[in-house]
Amino acid sequence: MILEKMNQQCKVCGEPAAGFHFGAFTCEGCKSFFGRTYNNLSSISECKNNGECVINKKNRTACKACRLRKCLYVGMSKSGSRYGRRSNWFKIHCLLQEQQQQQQPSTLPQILQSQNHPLASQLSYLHCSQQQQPSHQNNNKTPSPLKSPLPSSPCMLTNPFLSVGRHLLNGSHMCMDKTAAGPNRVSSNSSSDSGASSADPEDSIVSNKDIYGSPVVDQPFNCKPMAKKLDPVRSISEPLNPYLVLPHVTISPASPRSPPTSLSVPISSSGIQEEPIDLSVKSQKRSRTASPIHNTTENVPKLTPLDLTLVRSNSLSG
Amino acid sequence: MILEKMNQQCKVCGEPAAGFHFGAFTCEGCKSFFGRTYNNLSSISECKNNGECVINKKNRTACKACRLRKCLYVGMSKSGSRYGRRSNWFKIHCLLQEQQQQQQPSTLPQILQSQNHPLASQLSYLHCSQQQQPSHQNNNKTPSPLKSPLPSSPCMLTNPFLSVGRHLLNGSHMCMDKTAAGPNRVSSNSSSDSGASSADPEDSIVSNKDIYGSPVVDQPFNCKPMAKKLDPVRSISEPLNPYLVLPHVTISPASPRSPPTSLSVPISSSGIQEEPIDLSVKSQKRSRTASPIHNTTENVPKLTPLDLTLVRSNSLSG
DNA sequence: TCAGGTCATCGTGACCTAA
DNA sequence: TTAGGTCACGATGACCTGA
Ligand SMILES: [Zn+2]
Ligand SMILES: [Zn+2]
Repeated sequence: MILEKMNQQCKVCGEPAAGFHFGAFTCEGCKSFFGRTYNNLSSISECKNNGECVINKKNRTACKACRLRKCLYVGMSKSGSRYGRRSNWFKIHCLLQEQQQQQQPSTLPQILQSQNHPLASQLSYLHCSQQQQPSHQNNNKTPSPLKSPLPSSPCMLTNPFLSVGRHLLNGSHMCMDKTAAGPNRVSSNSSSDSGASSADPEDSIVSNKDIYGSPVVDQPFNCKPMAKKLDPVRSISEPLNPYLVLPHVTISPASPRSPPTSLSVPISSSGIQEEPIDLSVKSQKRSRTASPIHNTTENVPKLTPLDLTLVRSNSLSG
Repeated sequence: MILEKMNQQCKVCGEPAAGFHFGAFTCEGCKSFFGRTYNNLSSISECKNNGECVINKKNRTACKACRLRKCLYVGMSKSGSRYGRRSNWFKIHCLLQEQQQQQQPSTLPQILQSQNHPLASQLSYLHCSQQQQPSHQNNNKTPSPLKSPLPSSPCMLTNPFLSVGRHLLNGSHMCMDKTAAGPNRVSSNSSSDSGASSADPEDSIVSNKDIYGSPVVDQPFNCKPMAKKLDPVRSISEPLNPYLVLPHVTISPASPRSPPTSLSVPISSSGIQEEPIDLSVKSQKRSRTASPIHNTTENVPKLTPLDLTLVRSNSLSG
């Protein structure tokens, strides 16, 4: 129970999460909503409340624009989606980031709040946020094995899920697909997750003040074209890979399991394909042989295979 | 060690390889794909691009037929696979071959290319050997979705793992009816709905022509250590591509998935103090199918309209 | 009628473990 | 070490429900 063995909630509406979808823990509804909406952005109408709707379980359907905005805000992205299971590292990373952000209370970057355009800013903001990343990310203080995702790619500082990839989608409608948004999820948002802080804020859809301004800033949007060529490191294995960011060393893509200490293999650029999309967290089957978490010095040689699974003993719908 | 750890890439899609699987360095995905597909060839549909898809990390899921073809092309085979480590000789050989291939650029032997049925005749040879498919497998197979297995693979020719290759080359006539092929160039973009506008060559799944021209010609190589285990005869016993020679049959419904999972915690600490992080959200979804009991124990909380579960899909096939 | 939500199914791929 | 199983997740579509 390092982190909390707690039931995950939908980051969008607060309902019990059905799983990790599109880069965030979400419920079925929000998952479907996002999946559908993304392919049909035109169906969304402007927010009537100046984009200040608070999304929760009750009113999540009240305003699509804000719901979608929050989806993006919490890190959901189709660009980063792909087949198959997400690596645990990926999820851990997402959670850690979230926690870290929570520890560092709001103080939302004003950048984010700069605009409240219903859709325009909301949807267009998916530009790569270059630097807004909270400083904590760069600090080595991070206790977790996961260090910063990757220095070389600003986008990755945020949710890696979003960082790369976009070609995966067949293009399509709006600028969304090509965005490399860095949703720096500043959570701690107004209690929308757990809510229940106040009387019953959930009834009201409009908050007193700005909720989540656009999670992303309107930055020069360099990431997209650049992404594929950022650097070999990233493309080699995976942006999330904590190892990759280790100073001086890099992990060989072919040696996923080797402990960090043994990393010294320079990344040969030989034949590495620069791919815009690489969310796969290849590599670390680590837990066994080379868990960053467990030092070799620890007793637990094996076991504790890093189980990220948690059974939600949740109610079965009544 | 070094051999294995070298920066290997998946020979199929180019992604960092997870190891040496089924006779070639492949990623997890391609490994799983091949392992699965081989046992259920009927699940593969014909290539929409006349078998000219280029497989890479991005689009590898776009066309199964071509992906499988490339798997075979790079030398993957279940017949040669086995547990345990590969001898260094074997791997070295594979690497050497590869290097040699690279040295010999695209001067593809047109021997194979010259004809519309690259390997067709070679694989058709398999038609004679009836021993195929040890697995339970249904006999009904689709009419070779794979347009043609592949031009002779470099590996197939010399890779001890696939001694079959040589024999295949001696094959005689072709049994496939469609190898000669219809120029049915399906113009419809296979996977893109709205069409990608990227110029990135990798975005496109279709190449101009000549996808895998066999890069290499035969090169004798004796793999002594392996010889005892991989005599040609044995390998031959199992056709590389049973499919191609199989009669035209309808597709049978896919085999059922894995049995319902229990809701219990998968690992829980086995004497360990710390609890693993559990992010999964197993829950109600499966409870329904997994445990019908649910209905009895509870008093129809929400009322299930009908219970056509599992019935539905069956009706579809036909 | 239709959008939102749930569920079933399948393919995929990360993770796990037997061999 | 790998082959194979497990299972989380994306895509899809049927179905249900409430507005
Ligand atoms: Zn939700
Ligand atoms: Zn691959």
